[in-house]
Amino acid sequence: MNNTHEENAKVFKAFCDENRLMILEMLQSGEKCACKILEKMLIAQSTLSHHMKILVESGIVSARKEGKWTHYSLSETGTQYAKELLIKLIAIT
Amino acid sequence: MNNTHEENAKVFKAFCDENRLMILEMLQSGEKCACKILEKMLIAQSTLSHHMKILVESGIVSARKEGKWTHYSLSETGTQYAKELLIKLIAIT
DNA sequence: AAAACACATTGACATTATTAGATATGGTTC
DNA sequence: GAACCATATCTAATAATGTCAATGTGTTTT
Repeated sequence: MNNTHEENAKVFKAFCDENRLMILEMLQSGEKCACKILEKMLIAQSTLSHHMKILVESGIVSARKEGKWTHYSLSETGTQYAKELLIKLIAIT
Repeated sequence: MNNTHEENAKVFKAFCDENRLMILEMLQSGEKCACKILEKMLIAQSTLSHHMKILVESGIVSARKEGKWTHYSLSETGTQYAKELLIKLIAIT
């Protein structure tokens, strides 16, 4: 839990884009495949793929491949990590 | 608490930069004036001013002017807002 | 009131991020 | 195996952000 500010900033970058926030909201109701997410957004498929990569690499979202589909879901450990990181950063000592 | 994704993304942008994370950490131990913060960072004065503006506009930090000094501190309401926003975004429904 | 100080703003530039079209990959269906 | 489907990657354009030097503004000091 004691990483560099650069690494920590990366975690929050997952939350820095409005499209990614929309994606996160969709995932709150459970695992979704990329095509389902894409349906509800006004972005190109390649753009979605880019955002999913950022979300997965930040640890907030996890991906599960099944045949030709990729299913995405909120990562319990990733989201808790982000939450604790934020709480730590704003705690008054 | 129900704003647009664009506005919400703006809140998290406060946490997206490593220099801003350093500044937030410094403010955890209490109010600091800009000159004190600048002392401990390897950035130009104008760059600090830029980051402080982003932090204040995001609501996370509040500014208090006193003579020629500006004192910055973590905003209780702003930080709690960010925390609740993040918790809301990762809650599984 | 002149000089010094603390901070903000402006303008320019470099870096990074977002975006989409085109193409690649790997799985499925016929 | 040919055609199709879902997704990823590559490339290139555009937009956004971070940075600093120079300058502006308001305050304090001398």
